[in-house]
Amino acid sequence: MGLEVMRHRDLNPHVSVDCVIFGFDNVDLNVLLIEREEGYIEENANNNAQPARGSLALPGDHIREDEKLDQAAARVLKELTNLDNIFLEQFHAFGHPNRAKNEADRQWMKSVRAEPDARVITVAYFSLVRLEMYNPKASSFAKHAAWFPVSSIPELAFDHNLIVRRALEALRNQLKNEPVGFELLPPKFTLSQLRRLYELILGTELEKRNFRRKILKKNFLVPLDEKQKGVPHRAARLFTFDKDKYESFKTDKYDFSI
Amino acid sequence: MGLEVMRHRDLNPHVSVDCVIFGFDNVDLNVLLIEREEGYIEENANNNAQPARGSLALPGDHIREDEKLDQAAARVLKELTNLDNIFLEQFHAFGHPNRAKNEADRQWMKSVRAEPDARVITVAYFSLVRLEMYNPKASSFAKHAAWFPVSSIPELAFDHNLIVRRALEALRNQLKNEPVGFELLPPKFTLSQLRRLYELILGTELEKRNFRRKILKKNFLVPLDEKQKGVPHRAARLFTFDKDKYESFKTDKYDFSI
DNA sequence: ACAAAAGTGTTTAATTTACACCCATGT
DNA sequence: ACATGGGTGTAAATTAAACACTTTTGT
Repeated sequence: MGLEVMRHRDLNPHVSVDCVIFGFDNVDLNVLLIEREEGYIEENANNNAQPARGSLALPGDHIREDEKLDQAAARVLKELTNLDNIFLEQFHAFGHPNRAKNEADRQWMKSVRAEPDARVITVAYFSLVRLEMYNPKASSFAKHAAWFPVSSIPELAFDHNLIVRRALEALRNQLKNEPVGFELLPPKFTLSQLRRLYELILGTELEKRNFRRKILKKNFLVPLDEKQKGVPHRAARLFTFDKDKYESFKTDKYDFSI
Repeated sequence: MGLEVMRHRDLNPHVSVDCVIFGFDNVDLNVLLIEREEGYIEENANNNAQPARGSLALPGDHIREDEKLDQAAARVLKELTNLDNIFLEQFHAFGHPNRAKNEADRQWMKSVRAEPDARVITVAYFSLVRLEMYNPKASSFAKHAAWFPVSSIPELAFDHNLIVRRALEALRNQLKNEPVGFELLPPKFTLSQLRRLYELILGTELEKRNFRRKILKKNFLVPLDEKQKGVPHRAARLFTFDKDKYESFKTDKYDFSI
């Protein structure tokens, strides 16, 4: 029994999970994409290795026959980033009969799937990670992964461009209802970093003073006696996120506004 | 080729859709449940025929190989209620490996499924209908369907009790973000009916005057020169819902609150 | 007449918005 | 010295919350 077959043995060929993993680098909101196995590497003008166009996809895989959907997503996330999941939310199932639309997709499925012609429904999750904690170039797993700014995502396999768009909408929706996204920031962060992140996710500008007042009133950010270092301007105070206070904030606030 | 086989021919045995159909009768929020095929009818103390305990389930079925998930849900809704879908929203996929947990579930699957042992992932939708428009007793299709108040749902097949709970949460969430649920009311309705509906979905009481002011300010309810009739108290003015104004309200309000 | 829900305004508190200048730091 | 982002307060407008009595209708 070859490796391929072993790999397939307990996978359900009809259902997969895909993860839209967001990362924040203080400038852009990024999505983690992987290069499909038979893909090749092109070098661009800056001499950075870049996965070739069309061979990029979201990290995802078929579920195992004996695992729950959430477990499958967590497993994939772990396999691809080696991080335990910080935040992982199912947001939509995608099942267009022709998700594997083009020849490249079908070829790829033939090479790696037990039942390449099976229709696949995928259950999509999004996840937030600290970009600094997952450097694809340095990591031994997933050498063929890279961060891409959400504002310039290349053409992806299957319906993954759609999935990314919907993930962003889901994240935005989440943020409209409850403050979220601390998983995207380092343990100690400035309010400007947080504000920039919010602006990116929401796609709007937020007024500095009002943002500060409103977010601090919620009482789950604790100011540290510590400041930024090495910045060419007045150093900002660092804050940290108090998960317990956050939870009690969330249960308090309900808040069924009509 | 027998009927059974024909029925199964183009169904995907691995993926189903389930619909949580909410209906409002001015008193309770109800869910439409169907009796599974081999089920029997018990008469209760009031002499009303009631589907027998344990044989009840959400309306749902496997998807066809050539249809999208949303189409499948719409088709099932149409097949079971004969109504074109008024509002239909995917809210979650359920895929616990042991969804068909007990003997009754497995027996039933053996009797009606092409691959009774296949693991099934179900994609759940919720839908709002006017209860008055769908009287299961009078209808020729789905004779074995009945409305059950969400506050007293009996034990259902598979994980359908869980699915109903999650559907209610999804509906509640939706209502927190945007006024919704007009599909549950008759074309002409009073503000008290609307308020009662909101209270049911949200699980809170809403103050009469404030509710009225707030909902009317949104400008998508139009007052009619018409009143209730035959009520043993002052007749309430009837309102109707203006879909166009509602849409412009929705696009206006964005409203990315931090 | 009475029971039952409809309808109506005001006051107070809380929240939101808009807005401009000085401060600390690295180069 | 200068460029850069950090940090701060207030006034005005809007929105939310609490609250009680009169009206209409059927019985």
